[in-house]
Amino acid sequence: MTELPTKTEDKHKRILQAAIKVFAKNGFYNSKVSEIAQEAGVADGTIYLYFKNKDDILISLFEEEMEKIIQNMKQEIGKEEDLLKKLKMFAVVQLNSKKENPDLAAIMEVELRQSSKFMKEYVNMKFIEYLKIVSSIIKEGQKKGIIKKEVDPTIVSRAFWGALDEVARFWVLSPRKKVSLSTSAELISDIFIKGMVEAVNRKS
Amino acid sequence: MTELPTKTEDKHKRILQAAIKVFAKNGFYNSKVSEIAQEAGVADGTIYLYFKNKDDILISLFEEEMEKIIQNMKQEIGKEEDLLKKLKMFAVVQLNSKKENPDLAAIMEVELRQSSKFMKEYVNMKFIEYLKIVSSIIKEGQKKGIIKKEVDPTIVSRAFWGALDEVARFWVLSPRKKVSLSTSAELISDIFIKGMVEAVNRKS
Amino acid sequence: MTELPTKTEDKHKRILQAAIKVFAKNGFYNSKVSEIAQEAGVADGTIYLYFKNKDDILISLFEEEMEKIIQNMKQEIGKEEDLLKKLKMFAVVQLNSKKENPDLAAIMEVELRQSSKFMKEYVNMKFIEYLKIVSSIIKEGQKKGIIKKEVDPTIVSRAFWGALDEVARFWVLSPRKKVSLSTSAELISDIFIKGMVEAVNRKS
Amino acid sequence: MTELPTKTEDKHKRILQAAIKVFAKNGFYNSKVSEIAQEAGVADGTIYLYFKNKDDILISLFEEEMEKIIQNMKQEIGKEEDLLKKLKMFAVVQLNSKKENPDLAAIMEVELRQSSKFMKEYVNMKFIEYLKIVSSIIKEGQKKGIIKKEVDPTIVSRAFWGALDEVARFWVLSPRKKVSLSTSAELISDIFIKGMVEAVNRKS
DNA sequence: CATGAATGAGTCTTCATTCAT
DNA sequence: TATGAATGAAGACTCATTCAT
Repeated sequence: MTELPTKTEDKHKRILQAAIKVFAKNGFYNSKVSEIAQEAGVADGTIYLYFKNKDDILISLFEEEMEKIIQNMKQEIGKEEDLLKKLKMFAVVQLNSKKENPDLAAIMEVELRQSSKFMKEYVNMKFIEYLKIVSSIIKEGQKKGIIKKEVDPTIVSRAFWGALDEVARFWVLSPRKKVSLSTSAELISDIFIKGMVEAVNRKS
Repeated sequence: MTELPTKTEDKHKRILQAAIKVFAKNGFYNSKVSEIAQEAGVADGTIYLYFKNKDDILISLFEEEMEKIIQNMKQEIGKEEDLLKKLKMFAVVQLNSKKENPDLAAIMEVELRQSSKFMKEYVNMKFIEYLKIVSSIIKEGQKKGIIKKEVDPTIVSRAFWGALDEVARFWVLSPRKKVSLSTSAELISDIFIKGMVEAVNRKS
Repeated sequence: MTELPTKTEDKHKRILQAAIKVFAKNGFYNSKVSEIAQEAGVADGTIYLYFKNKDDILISLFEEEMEKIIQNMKQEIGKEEDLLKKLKMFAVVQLNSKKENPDLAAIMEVELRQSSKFMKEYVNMKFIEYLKIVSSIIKEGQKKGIIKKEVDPTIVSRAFWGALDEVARFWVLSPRKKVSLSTSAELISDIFIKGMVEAVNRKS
Repeated sequence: MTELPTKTEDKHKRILQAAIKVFAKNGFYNSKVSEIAQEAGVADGTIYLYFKNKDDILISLFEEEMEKIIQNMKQEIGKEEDLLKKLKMFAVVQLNSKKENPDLAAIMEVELRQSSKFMKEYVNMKFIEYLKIVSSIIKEGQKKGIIKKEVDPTIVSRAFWGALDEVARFWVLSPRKKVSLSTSAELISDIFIKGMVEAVNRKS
């Protein structure tokens, strides 16, 4: 049903996959284009048929992967009806994606925060779109009277993401994973949910 | 009583201050040693009388600044008796430090997450020490029955820090600061506190 | 009677014409084979079906164009009987060719003087043939007692050509052409003619 | 009396001298910066302490050498009183400079005609200054009634220079120098002088 | 201690050329 | 023949580090 990837698409993908691996291992600045080429099984020059330059590899990587992540998240969240469960689901999916694609996660972690000119613009756009998934849940919760009005959705969506990101980072770094990722996801989302809900609701 | 800084100490400091400025502006890998030297008003070679190499500048920067940050935080927190207020204070101090020393904060943000070999070891040690300030508050809270036992202090201290760090990052990036840092600090800490406290306590 | 150009001849020509345009614009070393291909409307690889390599394009260009130029010059000169008028005609034709085919002229100007190994040999042969048109006129003039015997035909043919070439170059570069090319041609040839004729002749 | 060159001046000169040698041998585009460095006895990187980039070496070379050539020519010409002898002297000096500094001459020959953006501007300025030496002699000759008014000084100065340049080029290329440079100089200048002088003067 | 000129290893990038289709 | 994707050698340039002064 799905078309077979053409040779060209294939090579594009292969280079990007190689880049993810290499960037994750060495960081962007310590990665050599030639290493990516080798990892991808192409000649150095071939890279430049698919990407403008080294920077462009990183940018493309974000463009394409962030889009996938956002779409995937929206789909997973969509399955839930309950707003609070949506938040919990968000936490679970985000943490799991780290487990399933740790190389990509490692890159995002660092490069998202790099202040390099070129990143700032594009990445932020996509990142903001991602965060909007959370903030719109919160806003809806506020409309429905479930979540306190004093909560600033923008701030809290940032905080929620930051908390999850850091917990995931810790999990990846920890040699022995004492606490499971899903337990952590539940813990964090419970705290945020409980912290945000209307006190009145809870009395009943 | 405190000795006046010798010329040497002075130059060491000047280089470090210059490095903070330069690293914050360009990121570590796009910063040139010669630019740090110029900013510090010393010759390129002089840098190497005080630091082993470029990496060492960054490491020293962490060593010295993290220590200050930790000591400062401990002192500020110490003024508070109430455990929950301690947490709030933690948030306030962390966010304020971003405002007061944005260059240093910008560096920490990124470099803390760089996977460079040399960082991992040292930085993590200091960072863990910093996080322990939070986790020990939580542990004490649990001992006193204020905070739920199900909460894993290690995980939550990470999450708390991650949330604050991200909110601070957002604040720095936002052109017009709609929400004040202290409001954000309160918002985040309230959520975490409310989210962690024993339900029983709240009924009364 | 003349055969229509086959597809092959056509493509060969198109590539050469494209090369003239591209070399003239960028100079040989700053021209890319791919740009010539594009200009010619063929694939990069096609170039190599007609030419051994990039150098060979330039060489072929000289071979073919120089031959045309020489034949054309001989024909034009042949119309004149008077030796001195032949010289004047040479000047006119040479300068006009610059006007009519400035791209080719621009290439000749520079590449004729490039010391690249491969050029030296072939180009010089053709170039010498071209100069012989002038030197044989001079020799004949000397035989007939019109031109001074002290004049070295080889040297003067060079000088004559060099003078014309530089004047043409100036004309091309000048934004507003104050002096017409034909006036210049006359001026230069007059000087050379007057400068070379036997003084005795002029007394009568 | 003359100050000893400082180390820095020395290295600057050495690189330029090396560049003249290397450019003359291979042409600009076939010359490697590393070859210049080696020839100059410095490290590759050192080149970039004295010149912005490879282009800048060529530009500097023109700037400095053209200036010397112009000054030298003016001085030599200045020794002569007679206008026509000045022209002859110009020819002699120009041709001799080719003999004395053939490498530099070879570079000028080609690069002066290269259309590279950067050259056009600067070089032309200096080159025009050089040609003005000739054209002002001609103008003065016209004022004094020695040289025909119909002669366009700008055009003829170009032609004169072009003639000399080509003769010199021929001389350098010729394996056995049948005709001496000074003879050629005299021949060319005689032709131009005779070709430009007022006919009336010659009758007496 | 301080300097800053010099070093040269290291890398991105280009582009002529090839070759499977 | 024609294509154009792929190759990989080559070279300009940078910059951390050294060391003679």
